[in-house]
Amino acid sequence: MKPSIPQGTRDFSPSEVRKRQYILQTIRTIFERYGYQPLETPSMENLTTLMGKYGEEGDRLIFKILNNGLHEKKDADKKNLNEEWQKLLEKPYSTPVVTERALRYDLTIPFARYVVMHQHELAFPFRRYQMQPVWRADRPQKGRYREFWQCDCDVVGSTSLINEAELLCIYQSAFHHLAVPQVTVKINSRKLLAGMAAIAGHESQMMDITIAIDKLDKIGWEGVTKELHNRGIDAEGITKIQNIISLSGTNDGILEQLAQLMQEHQCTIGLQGVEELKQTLQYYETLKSSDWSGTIAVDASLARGLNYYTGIIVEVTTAAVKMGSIGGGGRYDDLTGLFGLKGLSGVGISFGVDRIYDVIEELGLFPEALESGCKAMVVNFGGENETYALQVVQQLRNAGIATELYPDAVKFDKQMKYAHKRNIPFVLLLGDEERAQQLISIKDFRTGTQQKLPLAEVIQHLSNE
RNA sequence: GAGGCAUUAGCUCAGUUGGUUAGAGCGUCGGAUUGUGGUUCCGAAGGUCGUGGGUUCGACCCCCAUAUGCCUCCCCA
Repeated sequence: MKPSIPQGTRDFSPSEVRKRQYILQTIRTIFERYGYQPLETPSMENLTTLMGKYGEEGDRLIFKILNNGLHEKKDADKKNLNEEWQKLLEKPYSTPVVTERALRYDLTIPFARYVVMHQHELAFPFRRYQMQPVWRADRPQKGRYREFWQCDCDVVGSTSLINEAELLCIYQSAFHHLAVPQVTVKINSRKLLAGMAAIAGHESQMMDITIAIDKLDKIGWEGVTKELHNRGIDAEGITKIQNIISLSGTNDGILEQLAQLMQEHQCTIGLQGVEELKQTLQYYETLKSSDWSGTIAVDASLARGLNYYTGIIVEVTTAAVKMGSIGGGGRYDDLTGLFGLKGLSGVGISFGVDRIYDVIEELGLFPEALESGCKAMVVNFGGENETYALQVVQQLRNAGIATELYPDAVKFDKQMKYAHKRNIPFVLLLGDEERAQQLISIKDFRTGTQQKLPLAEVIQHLSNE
């Protein structure tokens, strides 16, 4: 049979896994440094945990898992099975007889579920980070898969804006360590968006307005105007919205203008949004490190799709590569309320690992050392030389040097080609001559140079590389 | 969920207005070269032309269905 993998999934080859691990490890270190703790949740959740949390579109995209043990069902259930199967083909495809579990759709809802279930053993504020794959029954496109990794970092149980400011620091620090250039973290507040909707005279349509202006980058102001009109916003309202989101200047300047506008309209929630942004940026100024090159930019047009956000929202982009956002997040006031735990505010951010990978790859910024995990290969000359080589290779490993011995005493040429293809930087030769002299010939593949050294010096040489 | 394009060797792609044995480059393998890789030269292997139907004397080519990839919309990461 012809081998294949399911639609929208990918194999990750050794070098790709190395590169992704490098990204995850870099981010993990930063998370830990800010006191966040690792959490993992099951690949599958009960369907009832997930349904209704991601909107109508989301429900459709949840990967349902067929119940196992169907043969153990009662006869009454079996009779219904055909009917249930028919229903399965209809929206929203969920019938308990056929499916009662589903694959994880994101990391946020399982996190909320976890917090509610473990509320009595957790110390609040609870900070956790989570890096796991998620699944969506979406139609695959470029940069869109049915299985992909998410990398989230959230804190619940604190309303302090210090959390927001620290998360901004985590972004800046992580991208600094990954050497991603020209990073901008756009920041806005849902409260400001709510204020804007009120000023436009369409307070109840904040979501419609949000969805429309979220597309500004993509379809331009003309497209947004059309979209707003289609969503029932009148011309006067549209003008007012445009006035607000087209504000530009320094962060302080924009916030000052916004404060004035909100003041004129006596918009309490909008003013609150401005105050929160000011406070967050003030904390950030105190926390920030001088070697971070990224910037923070107040952007009144930033909207973000997810509808559970209620406060500050952020989104990360890099101007170095033409690419959508590489991270985003925000505050949600009542996420755990869905599971019966009210009044627990949280704020979190997410790293778009796949896109970050693409950015770093495109800019050629992955460290060279990731290319091969193995530092040296010992050529196999067979016979007594092989025995000697086995001893040497193990001593190198014990000294912490990743080494492999070519397992077969095949033609020299073939062994060299293998080492070259594997990107192994050093080749060690232990033949009759070297064995007699108790020396090792070490060849640097990158320069083509070769020298004969005692084992101790070889170990030192390789350790210093 | 809607519309469009594509699928030929391991990879990137030619190809025939439907007509006997389907081609190239790269890669792979073997040899020149059994202690020196990237270069060079010689040779070889490798394809039921995505899958299943249909039209036809005859289909890689035309029609239908289906799978997968990509693009636009929707939505989003």
